[in-house]
Amino acid sequence: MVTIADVARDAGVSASTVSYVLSGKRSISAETRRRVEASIRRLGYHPHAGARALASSRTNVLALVMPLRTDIDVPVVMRFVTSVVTAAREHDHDVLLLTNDEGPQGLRRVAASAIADAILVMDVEADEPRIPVLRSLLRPAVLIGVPDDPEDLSCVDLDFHAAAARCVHHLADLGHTDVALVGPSPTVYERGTSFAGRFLHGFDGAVRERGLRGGTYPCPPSHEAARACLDEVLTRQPDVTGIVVHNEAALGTVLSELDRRGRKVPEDVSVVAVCPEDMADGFAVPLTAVPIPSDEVGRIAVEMVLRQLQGDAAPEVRLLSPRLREGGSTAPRR
Amino acid sequence: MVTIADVARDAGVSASTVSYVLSGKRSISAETRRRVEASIRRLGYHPHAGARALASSRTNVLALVMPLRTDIDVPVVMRFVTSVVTAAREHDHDVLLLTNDEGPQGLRRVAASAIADAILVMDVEADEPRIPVLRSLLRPAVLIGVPDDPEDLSCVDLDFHAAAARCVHHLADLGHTDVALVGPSPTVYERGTSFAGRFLHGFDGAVRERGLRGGTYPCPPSHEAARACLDEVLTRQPDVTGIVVHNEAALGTVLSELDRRGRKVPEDVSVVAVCPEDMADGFAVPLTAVPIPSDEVGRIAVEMVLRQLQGDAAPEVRLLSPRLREGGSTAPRR
DNA sequence: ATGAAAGCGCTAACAC
DNA sequence: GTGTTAGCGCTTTCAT
Repeated sequence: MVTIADVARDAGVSASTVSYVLSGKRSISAETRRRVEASIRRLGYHPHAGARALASSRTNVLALVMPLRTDIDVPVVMRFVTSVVTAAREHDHDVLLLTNDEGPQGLRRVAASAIADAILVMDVEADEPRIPVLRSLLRPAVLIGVPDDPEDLSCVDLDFHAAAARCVHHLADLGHTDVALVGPSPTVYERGTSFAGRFLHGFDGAVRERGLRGGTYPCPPSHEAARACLDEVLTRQPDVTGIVVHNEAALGTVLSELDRRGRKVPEDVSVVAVCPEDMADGFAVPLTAVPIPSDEVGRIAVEMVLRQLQGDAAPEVRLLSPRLREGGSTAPRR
Repeated sequence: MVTIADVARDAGVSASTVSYVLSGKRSISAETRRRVEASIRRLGYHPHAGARALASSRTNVLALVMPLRTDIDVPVVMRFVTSVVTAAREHDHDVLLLTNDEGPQGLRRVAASAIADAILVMDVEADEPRIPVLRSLLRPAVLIGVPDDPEDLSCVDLDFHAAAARCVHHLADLGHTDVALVGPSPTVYERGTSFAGRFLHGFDGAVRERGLRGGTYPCPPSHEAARACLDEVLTRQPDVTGIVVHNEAALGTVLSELDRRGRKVPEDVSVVAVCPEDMADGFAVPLTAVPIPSDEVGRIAVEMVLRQLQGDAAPEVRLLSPRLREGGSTAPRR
């Protein structure tokens, strides 16, 4: 293995000079820097991560806690994961992937063994049970999702409350008065998943505000369940003309089942989706949608946590404003 | 931070004794072990990962290279990822998540900086371009997928060739003579993705062997594309009575579109799915399917690579035999 | 069955 | 602008 001593010898400088060339923490003459960088390249030197972590107490690794759930939309989770990894790499950090099934002990282990500098947490609940552990860790943490009381933890997420309101207002503005929300699985609501509850409240609030008739329908993640769910919508609200689908897995089924029942979109029923933008584009008619900005959320989470590591950062709750992209799945009520 | 010296002092032994209690690399008296373990628990000691890596040149971290593709089925990728993480944790290892977009340089970086002990690679191509780098790394590597020539690298995957044959034989045994394969996206075939090609060959081979009429249809990942793809199947093979769907994203669409066109499953058309087992269960009638054993593949990949790290392991190619689970979506031809 | 001590490769004072 | 040096916390000889 190539060490910093090898590089130093090769470039005719001391090891500390090599270290400083790499870190930029003190000024180096142009000539020295050139020689050192040449040696680094020629020898194919990469600093030993463990040695660096030991000496500097910085690992340049972020831990990301991923849910193992199958009731939330897996592709959306995956987008968060990839955007976190991509953003981390852009800032010269790597990502250690943890699952939730180790429990709080896993978080303690990661923090105490100094295997990562900070922790990012997904699948946040309204009454988030991991908050006490995270606060006790003395390492920065950022939640992807917003609990009811984040205390002094930083959070970032789409403003799902506002997103729901945006969907309802769009439908109301088009003249719809009887609207439905096809939401995530009942199990997602039951465990108090933050984004689901916030969306639901936003929906109910806007429905009331605009004086609409509105129903909400949790929908388990299977084709059969989605079909049954739509049946229930049409039974309980036979005159429904606006449906908000906040459930990626159910989206395709809802649309094809509406079609099968002879309800044309958007002539008879307007549909607003809450999903990744490219998913909304995958239909014959691109859907009217509030896109979930996974890339931006992941990037911001990484940047927030790095800023905290750098020292200059107060905890903050960052709610991204929803954007409604009009597509061909909504139209004025006939 | 709690160090090994703190534990040693607390237990009244030397640091090396604590180390040996932890590693089990030499025998310790019952009494000493008890005292040391008590101190470890009481102080909440966790070995410093960097120090350990520096001293032992073992990190207990596995790197997993994940594709960023959107044309392969994301939930399936995610299942591999979670099964690798879970299996790794069961063997006291963590997982560092890499994406492909750093290229070979990323693999070199990870290996040279000793941030991980071994590398697992997903999304393998038939003519896998990363093989030379991986071989040059002097670290164990395991491919999840099987290239045409793995050289001395270990691989593990479902035997997709046999899986396709299994599907065709099942349909042929039921009397079907006109069969179709709805496969992954054209882009997946174009870049020579290993599993797609192996499945396609298996399908073609079995169709020929059984003297059937058979067509193959790559299907891009959108609802609209899936609908168009089914149209093409029914146009080119109007008498088709058996369809193999090797494309999770298209599965729901294919079934609902068949229904919409008045072709009953399984009375008019038999459908065999190749997908995670619980996905096949999510339909009104559980589908006949060859399940993709993601959990097993991930677990085996981890175990193979750990065995290589331990020293006792020859490279091996492990193809898991497909299992066909009969469900309600296939029936004898009328 | 246990201890003492020599590094592992790097960073960051401290010197000049 | 650069070199010297003292650790960082652990594992693993070598001793006993």
